[in-house]
Amino acid sequence: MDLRIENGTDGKLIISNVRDFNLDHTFLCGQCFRWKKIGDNKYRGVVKDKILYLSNPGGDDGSLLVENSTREEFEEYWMEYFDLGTDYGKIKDVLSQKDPILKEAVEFGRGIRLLKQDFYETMVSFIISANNRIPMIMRVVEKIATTYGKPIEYLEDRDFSFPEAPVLAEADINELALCKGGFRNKYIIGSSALLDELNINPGTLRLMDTGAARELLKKLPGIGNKVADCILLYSGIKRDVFPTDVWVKRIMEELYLGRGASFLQIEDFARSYFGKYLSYAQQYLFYYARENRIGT
DNA sequence: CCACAGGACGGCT
DNA sequence: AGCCGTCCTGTG
Repeated sequence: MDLRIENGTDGKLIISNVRDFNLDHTFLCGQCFRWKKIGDNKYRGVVKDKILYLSNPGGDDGSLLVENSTREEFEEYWMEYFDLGTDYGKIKDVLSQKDPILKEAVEFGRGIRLLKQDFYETMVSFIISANNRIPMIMRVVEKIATTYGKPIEYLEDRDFSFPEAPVLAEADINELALCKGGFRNKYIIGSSALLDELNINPGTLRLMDTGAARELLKKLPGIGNKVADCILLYSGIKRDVFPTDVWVKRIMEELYLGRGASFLQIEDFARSYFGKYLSYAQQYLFYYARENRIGT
């Protein structure tokens, strides 16, 4: 993708030649919790210490308008965050050729991009996701940020960054409970406290093979197979995982394996059938199954 | 009031 | 190894 980055007259950046980027599908497909729609093809997100505004008035292919980033920062950080170096056209082609329903799922979720998000925020978010629904996860993450994060601002807009691990590691469990994480509060505190001790960070995880990285994350309380895979995938550390929640299980049973398939069977099948695009297939299937309530 | 949704964990076999 | 009750919160 030959992206061109220019400064617009109104202080926004204009990124041209962007392909396969649908803001709705990317931000609503369940991978992130702090992006909100503020207009047609327009979103506001809180990432690290910034409030970023993104729009693509022309749709999935065309120009991206970015507010509150310099050109240098876009090249250094946001290119990677939005995975703009990956050719999703190729991925969609390969997966579409596998079978007709996958083709339909890929078409349904066209323009999804797998974001490479902050590791710690992703870890906490997906600990919260256990036995929980997306609107609730968003509410709890938001509440944790307003309670424990630092104030950030852009013009008249104000918000809060997500706190760093030592802050939540030291949090009082009764105070954290006000953020409505329920039985997961002790996991948030416990996992935050163990990161240093077990030397768990994106650098160490990236160097390990995927299976070992997953097992290491599972040493943290509140993290099982599914949450570990989500953390590895959505923080951009691994792309050969297949997070299997109820929706993915349902659609895999419906499409390929029949009722009663075990999680291990699903993972084995997915690895051999989807090959190198395993994680992308998971995202298209999850979004398709959930939005269409497949299997319910 | 009750039923239900949604993964990790621990106790059981 | 696999099965299953329990954990919290919000919604219908």
